[in-house]
Amino acid sequence: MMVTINDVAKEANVSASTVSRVLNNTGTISQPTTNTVIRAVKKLGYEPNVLARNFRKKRTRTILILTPNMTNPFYSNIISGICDLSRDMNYSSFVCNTTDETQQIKKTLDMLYKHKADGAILLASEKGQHWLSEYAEEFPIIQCCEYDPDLDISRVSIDNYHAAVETVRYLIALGHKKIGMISSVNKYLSTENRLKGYKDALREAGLESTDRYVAFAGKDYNYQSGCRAAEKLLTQSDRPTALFCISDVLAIGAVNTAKIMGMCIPEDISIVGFDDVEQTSMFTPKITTVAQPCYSLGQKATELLCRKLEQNESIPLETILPYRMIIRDSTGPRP
Amino acid sequence: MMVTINDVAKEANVSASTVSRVLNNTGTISQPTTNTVIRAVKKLGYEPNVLARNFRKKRTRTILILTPNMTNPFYSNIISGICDLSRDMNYSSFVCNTTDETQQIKKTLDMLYKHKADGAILLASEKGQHWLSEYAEEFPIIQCCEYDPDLDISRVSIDNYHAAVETVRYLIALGHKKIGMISSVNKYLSTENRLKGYKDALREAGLESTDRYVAFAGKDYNYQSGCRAAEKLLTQSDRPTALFCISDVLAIGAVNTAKIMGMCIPEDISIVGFDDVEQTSMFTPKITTVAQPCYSLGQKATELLCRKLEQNESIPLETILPYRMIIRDSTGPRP
DNA sequence: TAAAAACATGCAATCGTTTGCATTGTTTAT
DNA sequence: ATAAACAATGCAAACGATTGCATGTTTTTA
Repeated sequence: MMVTINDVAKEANVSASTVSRVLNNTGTISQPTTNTVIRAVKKLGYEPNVLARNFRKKRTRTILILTPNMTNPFYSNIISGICDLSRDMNYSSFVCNTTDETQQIKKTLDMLYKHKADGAILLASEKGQHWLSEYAEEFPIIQCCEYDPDLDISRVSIDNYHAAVETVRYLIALGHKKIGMISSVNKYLSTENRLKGYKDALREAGLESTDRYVAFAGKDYNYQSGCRAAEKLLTQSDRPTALFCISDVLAIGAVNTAKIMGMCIPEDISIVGFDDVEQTSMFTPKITTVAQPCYSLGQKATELLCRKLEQNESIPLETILPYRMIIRDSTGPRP
Repeated sequence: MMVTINDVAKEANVSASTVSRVLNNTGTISQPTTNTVIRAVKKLGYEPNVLARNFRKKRTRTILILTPNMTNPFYSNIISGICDLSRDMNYSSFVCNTTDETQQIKKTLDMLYKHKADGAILLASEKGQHWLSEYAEEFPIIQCCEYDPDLDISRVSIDNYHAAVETVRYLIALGHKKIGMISSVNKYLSTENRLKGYKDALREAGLESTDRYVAFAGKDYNYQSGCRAAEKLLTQSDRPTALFCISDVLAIGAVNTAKIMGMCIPEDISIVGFDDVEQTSMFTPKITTVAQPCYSLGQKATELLCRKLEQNESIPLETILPYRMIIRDSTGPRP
């Protein structure tokens, strides 16, 4: 029923080892023999048994994708990039929701030890997870988007600091002087860097940076907590005329809250998001935002991981992809 | 380095077969021996080598998930259900974007033949794909949400026909007489059934059902084509006062288009979506919609597939899960 | 032209589990 | 009391591919 390497060997009048060498391009096989083998393979429609091969080579050709929540469009776009490229590279990819819980993450990564996967891509490592190194020492791991800068684990990301600086400079150029920010209570490096960029850009322009203008949403950037944060900022008598939000969903929350409070956007207040998920352009007004190249980030991470897996090539510690400001309708000159 | 079954056997003073039998609950092993073996397993921290086991058993414990596009939140919610449950059942799941292209689907399903996966869940089989049966005869396959009723392949879905009927009845109860529909040009059964339900509900109420009130968006339900379809319907002099859209994204497009045309929702026009993706409640007005239990649909499909895989149990051809109408702010009495 | 190097191939072990068959006691049924 | 059935275990052969080592042949080198 199933054609094995021995059937091919018999058909081609050579040994199984020869067939194996032809198929794997290992060892030295003469051209005539190679041809004979290839002909036999074609004739019998032979496909190497992946299970046997994996077993022998102790490799699964599977990569793990750890995400807090694949339902979040930001992550699903990255995952899409990973899945598509890994498929092309003949790898399977296994998506795991971890809800950012250490227990879940460890349990998932333990699949590496159990020979269920060869490597992993982490979409959102929080800072301070020193124990990650233990896995990274034994297995190839890539951090995508979020990473701990203190760990010696490869990462691919954008320059969050400068993205924030550029965004705030843009708001300043529009004449805004009272610029607020909606951040989050999570432990992601991007969050930290965007906050730093925001403050530095203000300082650079000689503007005060006050805690009254910074609010923190929940760690999962959810819509409701964006609304609450916006409310907190906008109910102040001396309220900001512009808001920089660290995610689009938060920005949408802020826009809705501002609307409910009777403001017009962008006439009364400018609001900027981050990520450029699809919703931003389905929303009215269309949200000005900083686009992350999600799909490419996923692809790049995959490419690096595969290179590491295939040739144990040493890969760069840090890969930075370009972000892009997209100016839409939610920002305008200072009222 | 790696602890094998032989190490355990030695430690427990039994043969490898005995250890294997204890671990797999096969054959007849006495209680004392079982205990000794279990103790040895614990002591050595033995974990069976998945690769060897898969090889021997000719199984991968991997399931394929075929989706047109995992970036679509409707699908990503289903996939989430599949991934989570399959992980709990000790299966890996492999998500593949197929963009609904036959070539891609076949190529992906061929992984079954190549022993890269044991079974598959299809999230969106179009009607008329008879060749699916060839795969289904050899491997367990479940159709989730969309399915071809003529094929003898298990499916889990909601009752789209009655969901549509109920929705249109609701609009009629609000007093609407001119009710339009935004459908799509795809070949999904759900699309067909929702259209049928729409027409039947109108007829039942003695209302005319005219082609002028039905517009077709692109096959991927994308926002832009929703806008265009809405425009087509609403520029008629005798335009509908209510719109039933077969997806939330289309409904959002319709709402935006209506707004641009100067209408108020729901005062001037009522609009209903379908699926209940997260965006519906982030949008103003919040969209009235029919909720599909996406996560549960994914879980159910997984449960059935696993049952089939594990015990070759015969599973029901059809499983229907309940939908739920969610009335929000985009619908109101006839103007 | 002899020795060394390179090439081409086959043999057989190996990867770690599972499982059919054989073996040895121990019950049970007649 | 004896055959038949069963329980508990071990032996060794798979599963299908890869690979170190051995062997024979050709080519290169000095």
